[in-house]
Amino acid sequence: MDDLEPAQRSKYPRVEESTEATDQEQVRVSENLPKPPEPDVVPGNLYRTTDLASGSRKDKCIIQYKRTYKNKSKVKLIQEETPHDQGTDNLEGGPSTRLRPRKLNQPPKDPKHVTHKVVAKDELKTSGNRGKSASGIQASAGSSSKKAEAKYSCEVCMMNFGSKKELGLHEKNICSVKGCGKKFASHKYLIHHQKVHREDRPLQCTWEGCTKTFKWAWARTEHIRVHTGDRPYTCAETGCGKTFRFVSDLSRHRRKTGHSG
Amino acid sequence: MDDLEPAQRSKYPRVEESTEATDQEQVRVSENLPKPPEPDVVPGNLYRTTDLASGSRKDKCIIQYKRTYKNKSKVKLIQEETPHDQGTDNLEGGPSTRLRPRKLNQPPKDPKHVTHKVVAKDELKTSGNRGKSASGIQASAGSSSKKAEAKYSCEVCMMNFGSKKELGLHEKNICSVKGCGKKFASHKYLIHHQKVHREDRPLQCTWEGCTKTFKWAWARTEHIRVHTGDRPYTCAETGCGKTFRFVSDLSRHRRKTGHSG
DNA sequence: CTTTCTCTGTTTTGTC
DNA sequence: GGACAAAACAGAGAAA
DNA sequence: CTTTCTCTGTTTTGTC
DNA sequence: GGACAAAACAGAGAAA
Ligand SMILES: [Zn+2]
Ligand SMILES: [Zn+2]
Ligand SMILES: [Zn+2]
Ligand SMILES: [Zn+2]
Ligand SMILES: [Zn+2]
Ligand SMILES: [Zn+2]
Ligand SMILES: [Zn+2]
Ligand SMILES: [Zn+2]
Ligand SMILES: [Zn+2]
Ligand SMILES: [Zn+2]
Ligand SMILES: [Zn+2]
Ligand SMILES: [Zn+2]
Ligand SMILES: [Zn+2]
Ligand SMILES: [Zn+2]
Ligand SMILES: [Zn+2]
Ligand SMILES: [Zn+2]
Repeated sequence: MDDLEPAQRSKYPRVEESTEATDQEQVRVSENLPKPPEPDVVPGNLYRTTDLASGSRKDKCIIQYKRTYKNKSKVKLIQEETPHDQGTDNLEGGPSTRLRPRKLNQPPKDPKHVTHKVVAKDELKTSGNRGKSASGIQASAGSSSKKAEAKYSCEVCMMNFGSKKELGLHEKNICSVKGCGKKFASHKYLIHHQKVHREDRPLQCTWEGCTKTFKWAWARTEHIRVHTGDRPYTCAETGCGKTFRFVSDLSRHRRKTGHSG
Repeated sequence: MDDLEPAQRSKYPRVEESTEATDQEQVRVSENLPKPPEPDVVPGNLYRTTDLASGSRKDKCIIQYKRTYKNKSKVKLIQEETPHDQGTDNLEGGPSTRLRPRKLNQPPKDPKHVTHKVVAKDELKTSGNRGKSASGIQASAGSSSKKAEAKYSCEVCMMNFGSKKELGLHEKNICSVKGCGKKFASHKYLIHHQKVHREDRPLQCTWEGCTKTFKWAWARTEHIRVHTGDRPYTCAETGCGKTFRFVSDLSRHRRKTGHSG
């Protein structure tokens, strides 16, 4: 009843506010946590490396190198320097037209030095991989079928899709919702299945005072029996006569006992 | 504390025991429930039917007819009689070697009469469809990969399957667990995905006194922040600086606001 | 609608 | 450039 | 392990 | 024999 209490929706109690920890300090929760691998190098330092093929050793340090990604940002640049090229700042003179890498939520850690082919600066300007596309089964972008950009349409059910890949999955009876990717035996059910991705639960329990709602008619049909106490399923095995409220429980009984199979 | 109370695990209160209802009476729960369609015929009675093609009317009644199924029981026989053939009991002289239909949990309702081709009794003896197989994507039988009947093996990951169809799905990166049927972009992840079908949760929260367990390392990583209060994600947009405890919330913030996209 | 938090398929990172 | 495993991400989505 | 109950992909049923 | 929608089934699986 104290209206000065700040809104607190968390279902967990919080640890005491640490009076010492600064923003920069990493809070280590427990010694049991798997520690991140300690980077044996930091950018700008020198490192002795071994070439895996020849076995010869070299002194090197961080230098820029290319990395290919699957996403629309095709080239990642990470600062490296050769010990004999420290005067040259490889951030200047960079290609201003290159695609930027995907925005990261956390800054990348310092990479450990490994034997790697050094990429010439002019080679960095020509970043290829423009043709690469996402490799996931489920939709990665533009999965909205109600947007104005409904460019791809299924001839069978007239559903619209934002990309050719999504329509292709749909035509193979695969749900293109991100994280779903289920394949079905019929196109009709693929449409019906979409209700699992909608939030509405249009069916209601008809029992007085019960507010339960459902997406599937059968779920409601069986739920109502918890109110009535009905046990409509009886094992047909002679001498058994066990009764069940839910069809699945009779099915399991028959499967486990071999009754009236 | 009354030890005469019977064990009651239901989470719902039961309706009062009906003193009138017999075993035969169907308990009708509510008037709002969709009533089953009233059968306008009962077996043995006469019915006036209209042939859909010719429009001519005939008096008929229930007679045996064939029905094809997808499952191992290929032919279903339902009692019908012609009005001029009532003396002949079509249960006698039936083919004793025919496959029985799948055992049903509930007796079938009386079928409504429709215009249907009458099947001769001798035709009933020759029930075909021996070659039909299950059409589902997900496993229908023998999905046990730890049984002795591990006949089909994936050459890539050495997983075993009970049927050729299951192995075929697996080789197309489709999970063959019944009700799953998900298709993935890599074979490696298909193996990793199987943990969602196992009941063990091998990862534990390391916080003193917390008993939460996890299947996925990342879920534990983010969960621990509810104890520490850590909010490691900060929007990089100039002047915004909003912080988040979970990476998904920063991602959504960037998607909705366009910040540092 | 909101915020808090979990699950999981794919992408990115670290290392060789 | 490759491979691979671990970490992180980016949604979907449940709960309040 | 058990029992209770919900969700959902496929099969069966009812009807034309 | 077909088609189609509604009902039912047969698991998986969450919860206690
Ligand atoms: Zn170096
Ligand atoms: Zn379609
Ligand atoms: Zn789906
Ligand atoms: Zn339906
Ligand atoms: Zn109810
Ligand atoms: Zn029994
Ligand atoms: Zn008839
Ligand atoms: Zn395999
Ligand atoms: Zn699966
Ligand atoms: Zn993993
Ligand atoms: Zn915890
Ligand atoms: Zn922001
Ligand atoms: Zn390389
Ligand atoms: Zn919700
Ligand atoms: Zn027919
Ligand atoms: Zn459980």
